[in-house]
Amino acid sequence: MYRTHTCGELNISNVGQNVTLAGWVQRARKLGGMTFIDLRDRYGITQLAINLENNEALSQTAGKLGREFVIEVGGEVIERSSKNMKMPTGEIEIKIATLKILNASKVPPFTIEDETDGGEEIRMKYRYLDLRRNPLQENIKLRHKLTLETRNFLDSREFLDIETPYLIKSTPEGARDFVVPSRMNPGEFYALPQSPQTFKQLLMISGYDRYFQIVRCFRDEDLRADRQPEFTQIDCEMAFVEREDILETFEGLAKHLFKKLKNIDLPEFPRMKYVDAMRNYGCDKPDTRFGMTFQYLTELAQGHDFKIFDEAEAVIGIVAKGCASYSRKELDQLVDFVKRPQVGALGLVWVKFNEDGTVKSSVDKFYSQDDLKSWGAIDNAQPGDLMLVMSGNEEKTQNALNVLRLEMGNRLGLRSSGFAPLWVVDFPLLEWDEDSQRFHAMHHPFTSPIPGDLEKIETDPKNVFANAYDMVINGVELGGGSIRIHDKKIQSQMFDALGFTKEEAEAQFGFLMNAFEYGAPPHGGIAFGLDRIAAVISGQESIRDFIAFPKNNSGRDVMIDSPSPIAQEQLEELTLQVVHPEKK
RNA sequence: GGUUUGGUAGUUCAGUUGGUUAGAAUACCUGCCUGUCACGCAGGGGGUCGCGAGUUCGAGUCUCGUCCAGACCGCCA
Repeated sequence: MYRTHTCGELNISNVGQNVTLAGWVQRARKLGGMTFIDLRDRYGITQLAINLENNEALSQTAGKLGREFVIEVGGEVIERSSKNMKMPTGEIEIKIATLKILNASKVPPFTIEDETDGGEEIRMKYRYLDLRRNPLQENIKLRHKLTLETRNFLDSREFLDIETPYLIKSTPEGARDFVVPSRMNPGEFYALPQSPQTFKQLLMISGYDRYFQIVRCFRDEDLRADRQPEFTQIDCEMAFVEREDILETFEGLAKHLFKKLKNIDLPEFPRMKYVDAMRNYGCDKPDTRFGMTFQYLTELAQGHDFKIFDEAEAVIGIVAKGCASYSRKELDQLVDFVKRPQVGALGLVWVKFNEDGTVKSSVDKFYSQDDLKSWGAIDNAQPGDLMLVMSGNEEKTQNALNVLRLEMGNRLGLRSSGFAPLWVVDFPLLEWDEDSQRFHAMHHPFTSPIPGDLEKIETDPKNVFANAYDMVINGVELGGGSIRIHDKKIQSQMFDALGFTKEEAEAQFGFLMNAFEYGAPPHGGIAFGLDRIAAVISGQESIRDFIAFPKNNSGRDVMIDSPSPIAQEQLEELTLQVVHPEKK
């Protein structure tokens, strides 16, 4: 037996016991005749005290110890003469009688401490060392609790955990597929699932009326801080339900998770229509922890010979509380911020509502004090506030102003704490894609229109709304879903609208359409990004810190160095030829 | 595919107008130290300045190319 206790559990009540501990050397403080060692495992840190006097062997072994050595020690738990109340085990230490080095360690490339000295790159390369650090261990533990409590909650609601295949069929809809060649079927390929969408619908048809799966999904698209090529979904589907049933159930799941993991009682989730989200926040996943909603100034601003506004489709402003004190330099910074190619705005008009009641703006030439005050009045701007106004094409202006609103939220510290959940509902069913000159399903092609909108699918497709919903917390889309189509005729109509020929629809989704003919119940579902829930619940931005072995920005695992070329024999076996081999 | 920031000691970074032997902190090594807990003190070792070309009497510094990494846009039903 390597240990009788862990490094986190001993305290003053254990004084006098003889114990054996094992773990990693966090730090050795050698004081001459005395050596202190912080011994670490995932449960905590316990101090070891070694008296080097009159014990040649112990003294020799202790001298060899370096950071991250794995050791086994035996000795008595004693009360410290000088206690450290900053640590849970700080009242005791182990008076070492035996010390065994189980394995030595090279000096790690960065310090294994909460505040490590290592940068991203080196820590990714030595991920197994980074994972020893407490902040990462806390994240991994939180993720464990998250999946455990998800299972508990869904199990209590009669959901069945059912696995679906990873080797499935590629379809042109949606994200790019990861593709797997089939040796036994030369020239043919599986695709890894972007989600188990069609399988869970088939399970509904099979009568498993409440399904869930905590499942890996794959999308071959570029990465972001909150996007990995393989990520984990909490994938759910229910039969004999309407939208309300699903929202109620999964609002319950979210509340359950926040309560169990953070002891936070989330409020009732407000519902916001997609069109209102776009109109008021310029975004379909608004961070509603703060206001600063869009104010439409188009009518007020036009007709004053200011050409830019006069020619604009929309003139929209936001009011930043207490920012009238911004210097010229700070305002110029904001102008530069929105002019960056990523935002793409042509300019930014500012209006300062000064403390003395006067108004100063970048468009004073065109507008009187009263004009400008009437702008601010729409959002009850007070002396001391700053209004930021952008104009142009309505959609583009909304997008740009959304970025600016979030930036101002950051600057004013309005986005650093708290949780503001909501449901965004009634998304458009279809969106026009300029590149391919056809409609795309905004959610996916199995989403049903809201009742009554079906008729418009041929006459007015842009104004058909979907029976779809997203759960948004703090401006992060944590999950989304819809009531599905369960009628073959409607599904065919949908594929028509998306520009599929009958043959294409049959080839790609014939199995689902056929299944619809054998008693498909009404059904709907939702899928959550588990990695994102973990990040949001911890108040962090990047999901990488909640995945044990994530990929970097270019989809590489720098630790195992993948992807990598494969042997010529493997290629031949798969009847594959690499046309443009990498330089490596 | 694009925009942008960066790459200098094991690590995190500084490095002025192009100019002597490229620095700091930390980590590491050695010695001293019996109550430390970011121990302390003294000393020491450690550099292909990402790579390649160019400009120059002279390049960490300027130019071009290239590789790598981060953030973002496109993309992500």
